[in-house]
Amino acid sequence: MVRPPCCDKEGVKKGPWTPEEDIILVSYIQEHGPGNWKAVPTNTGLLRCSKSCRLRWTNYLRPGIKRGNFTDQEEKMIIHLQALLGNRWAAIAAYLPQRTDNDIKNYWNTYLKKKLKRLETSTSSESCLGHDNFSVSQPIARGQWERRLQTNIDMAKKALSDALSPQKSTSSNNLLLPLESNICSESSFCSTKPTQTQTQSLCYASSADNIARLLKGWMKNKPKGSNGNYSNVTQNSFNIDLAYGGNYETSASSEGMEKGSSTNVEISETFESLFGYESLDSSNSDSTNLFQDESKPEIIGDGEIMPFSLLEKWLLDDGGIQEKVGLSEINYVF
DNA sequence: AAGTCACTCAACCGCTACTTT
DNA sequence: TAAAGTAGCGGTTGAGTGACT
Repeated sequence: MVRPPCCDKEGVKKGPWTPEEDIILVSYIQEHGPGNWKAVPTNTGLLRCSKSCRLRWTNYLRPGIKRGNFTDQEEKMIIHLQALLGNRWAAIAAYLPQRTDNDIKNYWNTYLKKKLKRLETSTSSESCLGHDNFSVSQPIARGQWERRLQTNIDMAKKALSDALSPQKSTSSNNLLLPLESNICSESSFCSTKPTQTQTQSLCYASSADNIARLLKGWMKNKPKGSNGNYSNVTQNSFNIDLAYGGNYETSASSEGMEKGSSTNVEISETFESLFGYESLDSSNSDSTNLFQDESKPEIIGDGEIMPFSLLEKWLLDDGGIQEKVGLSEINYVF
C-alpha cells in the first residue's frame, strides 16, 4: 500500500500551532464537525496536513479536555489499566474522562513508569510490599492475592468482552464500557451517530474553552522571536486583534505579555460572542453538558463519572484487591 | 550570570486497520 | 477481490523550561 504523501508535501507547515490556526480549526469544526480530516486543510486554508489537524483537535482543542496534574484515582486507573490492557493508550484513555491518550502516554512514560520501577527496586530489595500510595493496608499471602488478582482480571476481561458483544449491547447497559461507546464515537464526536450536520453545530462550542486557555497561555508566553507573523494567516482566519478586543499587541513586548492576565475577560467575552455560550469556565455546567455525549465517558457535575461498568468498579474500588496488591507484582509492560 | 542537565509535553512519524472505489 | 485512500494508534523526537552547579 502506498503511503499517502500528505505530510511530505512541500509547503505543509510543521511545529507548534498558533492561536490563529487553532481558531480556524475550531471554527471549521464547529461548523462542519470533526471527521473528513482530509478536507480540513483544503477548506480552511490551513497549511497543515490532515493528520496534524486531527491530532491538534483530539489532543488539545477538543472540548472537555482536562489538563494538569493527574489525581491519585486517575493514576491508579492508569496503572491498573496499563497492567490489564498494555500500552493501548486509546483504550485506557476511554476510561479516564477528559484525558487524552497522548496525555496518558506521556504521563506513563515520563512519570509512572519510573515510579513503578523505583517501587519495584525498593520492594525487591526490601522484600516487602507497601510503600508509597499503593501500600498494602493488610498483608496478604502472595499466592492469595495473586489468585485474587487473576480472578479480577478474568472478571474484567469477561465484562469487557460481554460489553463488546453486539447482542448484549442493549440489554446490558450497566455494563456499557466507555471503551465501547468510544470506539464508534471517536471520529463522530457524539456517541450516537446522527447525521453530522444535525449535531455538529451545537456540539463544538466549548472548544473555545481550550482555545481561551491556550490564548491565555499564549498571552503569558508570547514567543520571544515571534516576528508578528501571526497576523499573516489565510483569508479564513480570525483577526487576533478582534479576539483581544483590539487590545492585543502583536509585538512580543513585555507590556503585551502583561496584558495577558488583564485581557482574560475580553477573551471570554469574545469567545462568548464567537461561539455563543456564556462562560469559558470549564466548571460551567452548561458548557460541560453540551458535550456530555462526546467521546469520553459521561461526566456528572464535578467530574463524577456516570455509572461504572464492572470493570470500572473493579478498577476504582478502593477496598478492592488492587489496593492490596503491591504494584511491583503486576506485569507491567514497559 | 552562564552553562549543563533533566524533565515535560506537543507534535511528528510510521505503521496498521478500516473504508471506499 | 484488490488497490487506493483515509483515520487512528503508539512510539519517538525535540523545543521549551526549570533546577542545579
